Amino acid sequence: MHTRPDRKSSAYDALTRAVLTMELTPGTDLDEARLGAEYGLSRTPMREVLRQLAHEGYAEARENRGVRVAELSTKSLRGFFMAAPMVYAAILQLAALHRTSVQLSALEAAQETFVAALAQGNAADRALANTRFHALTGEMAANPYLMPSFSRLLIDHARISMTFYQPQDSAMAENISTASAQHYAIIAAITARDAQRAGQLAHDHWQLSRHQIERFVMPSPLDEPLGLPPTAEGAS
Amino acid sequence: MHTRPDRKSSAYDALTRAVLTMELTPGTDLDEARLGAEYGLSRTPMREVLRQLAHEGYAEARENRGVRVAELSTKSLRGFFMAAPMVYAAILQLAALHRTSVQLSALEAAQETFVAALAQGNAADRALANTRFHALTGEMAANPYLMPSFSRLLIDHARISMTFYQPQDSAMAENISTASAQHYAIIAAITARDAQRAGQLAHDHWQLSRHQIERFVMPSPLDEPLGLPPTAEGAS
DNA sequence: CTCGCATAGAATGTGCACAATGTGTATACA
DNA sequence: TGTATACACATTGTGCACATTCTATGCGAG
Repeated sequence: MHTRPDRKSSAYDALTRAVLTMELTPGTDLDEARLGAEYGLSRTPMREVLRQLAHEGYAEARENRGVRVAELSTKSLRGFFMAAPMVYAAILQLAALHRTSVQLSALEAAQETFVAALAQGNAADRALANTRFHALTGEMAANPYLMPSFSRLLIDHARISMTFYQPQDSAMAENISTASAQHYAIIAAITARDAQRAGQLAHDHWQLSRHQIERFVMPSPLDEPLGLPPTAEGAS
Repeated sequence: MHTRPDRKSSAYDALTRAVLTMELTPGTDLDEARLGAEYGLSRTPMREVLRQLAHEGYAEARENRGVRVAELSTKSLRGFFMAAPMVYAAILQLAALHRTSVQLSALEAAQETFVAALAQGNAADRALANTRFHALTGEMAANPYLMPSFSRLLIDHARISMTFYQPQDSAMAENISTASAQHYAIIAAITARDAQRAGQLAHDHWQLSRHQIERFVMPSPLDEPLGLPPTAEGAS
């Protein structure tokens, strides 16, 4: 049996990756014909991929006006902060209840990848590995009613992280190391089928991420005045 | 400006209606060519509609094997009961916070339709009107991260209701009348922007629906023995 | 100079034909 | 008689051409 190209999947993978890492910035037009040519498939299947991306929250489709990468506005950020802690806690609790040992192995492997990305990867690799880790907890939860919201949250969580975690400072490095430690704790709780602890860890993990984001959205104000040219005081 | 046919929308509406009312039973095959011919559009746009239904939870798509109406198994029921109360409460709280007066008018109109369906409609009309009422609260909540899960819950809530509410007894009539009263209370809470009360009402409304479903899943056992032919006791 | 309208270009939407895949049945063999 | 295999049919996947809709540019009127 030959490994068929499966160009649709590779197009899907490449585009989702590019969206998650903000390589494709919000609002970017996704042209059917151009992308179809790029990935070696005709407009019809390319169209289907783009529609799927739109349904899953990677992109937005407008009638007769094509598909573009989903926006990431301040308004949607507010909704994100409201929904995320609730859904994350629910998913991790269900993951602890429903996980299989096979899924557990996959989660441990994903954590290894994440740790490797922390050691030597760039921001994009870290974000992707982290997203994969949490996506696996979503699979464990195996709840088709929560999954679509969880997936959307993961998409924008990755994108928000890529936006705000770019600068490299020591506080961030420490936070990321804490996040990795929390991942191990999450694995332990899920292994023990301890739903309550998993929920608590979801809360902690979210708080860490939230504070990290808030620090970059609202940095500590500068003490020194900016080096602006002196204004003619009193004169208009 | 002429009212163009917009056959895609009408196909979408007809199919979603049929799924919600269980006119199309879970597992039914949705043939691209047949449905395309039925609604007067060719396979390509029909395909797009079916894919959309699959993404939204009305149906399930299998590679190279077409789309069929989403299953409604005991396993998925369990997930439904876990996710619904949490998401419903969240949606109604957000609806109270974010609603506009225009949306409020639409909600009141939907409740009038629901009351009318109670008075003279059949079970399908009631379920559809009820679904529309709650869908409008979802629009009010205006949270793109919770919306996809909420929509899926509404789909299967309607389908479960259609499954279990078929028999007509006085207890059910009373329950439905209570549900309608709760709708009015929900409107009042949303009007007052009282998020906490809206959350409480979501809880109550869910409990009512849950008990209604449980009563039909696990009816009170029969007191009288069945009229079976007498067995030859002692003999093999 | 601004605004409105017409027109040309580009992109999406649709229809149809062909290719690839999955399924069911009939037949041959054990 | 049971099973495996090959073939025929049905259905989905893909490519391409045409229709429709949007957008941008330029022209003319106010």
